Amino acid sequence: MIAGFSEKIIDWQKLQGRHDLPWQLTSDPYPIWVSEIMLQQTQVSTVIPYFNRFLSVFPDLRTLAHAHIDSVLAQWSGLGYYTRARKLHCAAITIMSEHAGIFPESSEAIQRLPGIGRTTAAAIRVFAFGAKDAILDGNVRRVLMRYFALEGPTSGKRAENTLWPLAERLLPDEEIVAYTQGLMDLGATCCSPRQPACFRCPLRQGCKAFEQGRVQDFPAPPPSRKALPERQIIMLLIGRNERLLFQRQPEKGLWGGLYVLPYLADMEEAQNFLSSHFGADLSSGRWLESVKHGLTHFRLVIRPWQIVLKPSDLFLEQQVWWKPDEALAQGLPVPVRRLVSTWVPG
DNA sequence: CAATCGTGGGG
DNA sequence: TCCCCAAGATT
Repeated sequence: MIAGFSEKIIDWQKLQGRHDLPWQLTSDPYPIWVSEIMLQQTQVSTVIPYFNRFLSVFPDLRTLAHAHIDSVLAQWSGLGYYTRARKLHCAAITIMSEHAGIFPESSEAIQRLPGIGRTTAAAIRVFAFGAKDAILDGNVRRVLMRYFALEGPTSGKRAENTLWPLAERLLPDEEIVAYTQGLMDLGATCCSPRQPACFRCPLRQGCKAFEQGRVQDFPAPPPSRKALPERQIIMLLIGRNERLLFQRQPEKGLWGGLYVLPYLADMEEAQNFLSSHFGADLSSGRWLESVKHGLTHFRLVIRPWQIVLKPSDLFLEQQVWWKPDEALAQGLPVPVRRLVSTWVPG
């Protein structure tokens, strides 16, 4: 037990922390769970509008479990990391069937649900049940590495073996909610990655990194990664009667389960696609302005090719044709959303 | 353990 | 414009 650590955080949280986030107004595990999934690798300000919309459409666990995955992904559209949405939906179904619709309380049962690891499970248990569990997200890792001047990277076996026991040892017996929320708020608003506001930090006294004047040395900066590779694709805006052709992405991989405009590696494949599906020719179309889109591990350059099918071209019933407004209500990746919203038929 | 998975905002 | 990274989990 480190003297005063948790007390300082709890006191700070009550005065300076956030108390009115939409998921803080309840101890119902369902909205807390939804928020924790949305907040994975995603900032609070980004999540808030998505959270409010999601809860208005899927107000409880039963509604979510009975929903079609397409409508879940439609609500998630734009948030990214779409596996989270599919696993959230899957977990809701599991809770209905294996837990009688009641969100489980034990750490083991919660972590068996898809999409929930140790930190997310702990956060849910703290905020919904007041459990004395330790979390270890990016914010907490940074705060602890600075406070104790821990060398080395924030992840990896050594960091895990140090940080988890440390985080558990620091837990207070009282006010676990204020402590947990305060630890995260402190990391997000005060002990930030760059230019932390040490002058107003409640942990300034006792922070080893601060006392050594080496705050910027912790956590150790990750090895600089090489420039992201660039991938180029042709995306086809195939128009027919005011509608565009869409395809559903496979579950695995980028944008899994979302609807996209057909895309291909090069113009030869694009030509093959058009001739095999419609007996149509690329040559009657035209280029639109390229769309650049950054993803985690590569840069995507989309070269959109717009074409309007003739009435005589083939028509297959099972294809997905949507007017722009219909499409924009679906689960679309952001760059596809951009292309669709600016599309002018003909 | 490294790679994968999105997107938006800040410096 | 570019780089960084955010309430991580999964394979």
